[in-house]
Amino acid sequence: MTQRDERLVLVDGSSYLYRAYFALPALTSRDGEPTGALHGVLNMLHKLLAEEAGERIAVVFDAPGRTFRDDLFERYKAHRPPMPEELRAQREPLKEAIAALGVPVLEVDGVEADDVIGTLAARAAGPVLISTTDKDMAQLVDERVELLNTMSGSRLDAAGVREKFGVPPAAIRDYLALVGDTSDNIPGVPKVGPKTAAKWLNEYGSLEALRERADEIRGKVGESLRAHLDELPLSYDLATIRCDLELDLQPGELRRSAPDTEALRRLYRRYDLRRLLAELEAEAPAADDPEGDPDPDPEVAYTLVRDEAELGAWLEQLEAAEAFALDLETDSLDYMSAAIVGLSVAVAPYRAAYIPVGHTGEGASPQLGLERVLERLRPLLEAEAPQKIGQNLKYDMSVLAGYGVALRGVAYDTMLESYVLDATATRHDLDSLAAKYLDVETVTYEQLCGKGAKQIPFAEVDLERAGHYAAEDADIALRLHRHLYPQVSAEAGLQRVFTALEMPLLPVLSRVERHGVRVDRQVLERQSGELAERMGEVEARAHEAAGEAFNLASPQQIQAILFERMGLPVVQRTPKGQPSTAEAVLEELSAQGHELPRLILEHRSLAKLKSTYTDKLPQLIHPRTGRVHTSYHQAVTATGRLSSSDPNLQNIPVRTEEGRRIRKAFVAEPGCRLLTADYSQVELRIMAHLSGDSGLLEAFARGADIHRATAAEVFGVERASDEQRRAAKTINFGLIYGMSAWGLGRQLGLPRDQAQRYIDRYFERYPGVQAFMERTREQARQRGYVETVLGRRLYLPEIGSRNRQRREYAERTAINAPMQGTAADLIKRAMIDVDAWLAEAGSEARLVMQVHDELVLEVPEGELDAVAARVRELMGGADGGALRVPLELELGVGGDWEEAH
DNA sequence: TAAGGAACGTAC
DNA sequence: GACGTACGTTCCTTAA
Repeated sequence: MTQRDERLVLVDGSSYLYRAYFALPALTSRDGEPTGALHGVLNMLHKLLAEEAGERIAVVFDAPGRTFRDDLFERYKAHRPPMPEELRAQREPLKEAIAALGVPVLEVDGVEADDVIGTLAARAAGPVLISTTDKDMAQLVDERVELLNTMSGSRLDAAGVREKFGVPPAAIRDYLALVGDTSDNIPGVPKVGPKTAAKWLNEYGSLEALRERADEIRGKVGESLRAHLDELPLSYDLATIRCDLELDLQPGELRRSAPDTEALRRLYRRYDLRRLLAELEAEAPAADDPEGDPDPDPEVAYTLVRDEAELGAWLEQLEAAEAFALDLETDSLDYMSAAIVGLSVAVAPYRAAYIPVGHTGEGASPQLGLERVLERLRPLLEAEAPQKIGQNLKYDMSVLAGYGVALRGVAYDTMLESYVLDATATRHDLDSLAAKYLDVETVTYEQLCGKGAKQIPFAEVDLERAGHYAAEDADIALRLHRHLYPQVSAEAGLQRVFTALEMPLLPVLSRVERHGVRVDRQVLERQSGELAERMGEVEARAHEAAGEAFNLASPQQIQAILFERMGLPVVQRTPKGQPSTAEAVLEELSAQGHELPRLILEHRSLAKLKSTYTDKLPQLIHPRTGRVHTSYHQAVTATGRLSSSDPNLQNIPVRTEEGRRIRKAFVAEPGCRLLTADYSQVELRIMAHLSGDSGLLEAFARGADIHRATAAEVFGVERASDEQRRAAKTINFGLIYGMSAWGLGRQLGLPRDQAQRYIDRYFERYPGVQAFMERTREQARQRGYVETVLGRRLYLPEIGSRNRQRREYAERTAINAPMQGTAADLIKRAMIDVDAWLAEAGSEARLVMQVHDELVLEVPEGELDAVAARVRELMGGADGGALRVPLELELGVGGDWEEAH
């Protein structure tokens, strides 16, 4: 008997399931069932079976339901995060597949996988290999027991444990009790990481000894240790894996049997596990297979275009195509400064070409020149036909515009296809989409060029490799489009959002970004100077009040001074349990008569303005244009809004007087003025429309001051006071966000029951609104998504969660998203229409910013009246008559943004 | 020194 | 816990 035969292999199925779920992209089968974790764990298991396992093996899972650890947690009021729904769904199919592979699956009621494995390992007479991703298992290692992480390939014996953790296996429980483990909910001691824990254990010998001599440890870490001494036994208990369970196992339960290939085939098909299916067919071909094998990837044919003849041949193909995919390779991510290094195109799946034009590395010649290539391509690029397909084409369009090429026929952006299909997907980049939808592992930029200090410019990468990478991007974009667009066009609403809104908006955003907004450097520099001076004064006073110097920007130091040294009451805690020093807390303390919190608040607000705005914006003024060029991101938010970065122009201060001054630096060119146009109460209007509430609709129809009208209803008065109006405004906003009575009360400084009475009264007066909210929640539950008036969808997988917090969060999102999203759709429509009109009318005016419900234009003085009138019409009509409420606008004009409001 | 998370604060 | 959507800065810890 060889070692492999007698050795027992124990697989920690639960740890792999979790790890694979979080590590791998969210793959789904054709039917939309999540399969990422299935993929990952089965691949891992195949590898393990091929390389390590003999006859004796079992895969162990945590039992569903309560375990004795849950009882422990409960006693100490901790809670375990529930298993994500998408993960839970993959558990049973995974167990089925493992069983079909002939590998025993163990699950013991009331016990976690760790403990079953610990017990089996302790009982085994011979060598044991534990396959897990969980570092806690290191405590089980000895001369007989070894760990293997099959995913990373790392192997741990006793020496390895010592090397990795700095302590021997026997000390791992002590170590874990100190360091803690968020995934296992072991509290540990704050501020103590792996290094400190190992140092202590080596110095004092054991946790017990350390506890006794905790007084000797100096510094913050020592304080932290002493503060948490009482919790150490709990941490130790939680970290301890049981090795003495009474398990009632039959001998055969740890032995492999013959795989059930029919069952495997069925499972692999059902969950779209193509690679595994292909392997299975290769090993055990089906006798009769009606569906046939899935096609293996045909050989890709990527061409490197380096001479006129080849270029000519490709141009012919492009001209003949109805659509082709296009992708630029450049030397920068910044669209304003990027230089083109090469272009790739794809006309059919697996058929793509790369045209290098700016490569400098060895073997880069022969190579066509950029001028020449653009000259040949220009007619195609500037024509509406053929249609252009690509990933994030706004970038390519902006870069080409820098070369005087006006890209037209931008018809399909795969990033936007993905976004419209599921805005909540965290990533819409090409590599993620390729993995998720095509099951293709693409070459990443990082793999090609490295990262950090070792990164080399794309232009210097070996041309063959660069060419393959670049051509692949175009190829993948084309294939993705063919995969995604049918899904988009299958739903009328999604099709509308994509074709009528997102795609037409793309070139508009490119133009807005490239045009930029003029920012006056001197105004900001002057303000920075003033802010610095005031911060110095406040800082000095704060240090004096505190009796010591400290960093006013450090919440941790503030916390230590206010709550530990000065003993002020802790008003609120951060999610991590630290006493919060947030604004509301300091306001409260300040109201109790303490001076220091007020000074900290003042310093914070000054520091924020200086670092985020007056210092940062001047750095982003483009040297060539003297303007700031933001990036608007079209595939980021869950609701359909745009977002803005580098810089974010959508959070420039406006609420306070001193913050608002920053807007004075946003100016118009000489001879121009800034025109601002804001939708008035747009989300409330949309709520009126969606709910169809007659009272609310009527109030908007007669042009009432909506907050005052609400106040009159809620407070039952003829004419509401300003104070009542303010409260009503808070209620109105709260409704849009799904606020609770508790939240409203806090906001208004009222007791909860009082706030609840206001809400009750509101719903009494506007019953349609309450019905709408219930309807929306119900729809979300029934269909799993909510939608905007135009048909944009937002999926809410957690709407049926058993976890109340998650479920209620999903419910609030469900209520907010149709309103926020419809408003987003409206202003997108308006931007498209305004941009089109400006071009058509030959106006010199330009859109320069979008801030969710506001458009800012830079307008030649002579055109002001005409542009203002037309903008009002276009924005007011952006709903195309779909809303039963009027859309009202507030317009303003000024030399700078502050003045224009 | 880099990377990532926590806390905080700005906008709509 | 408790109000939706974003982005950016600073501090701080850990790892390299």
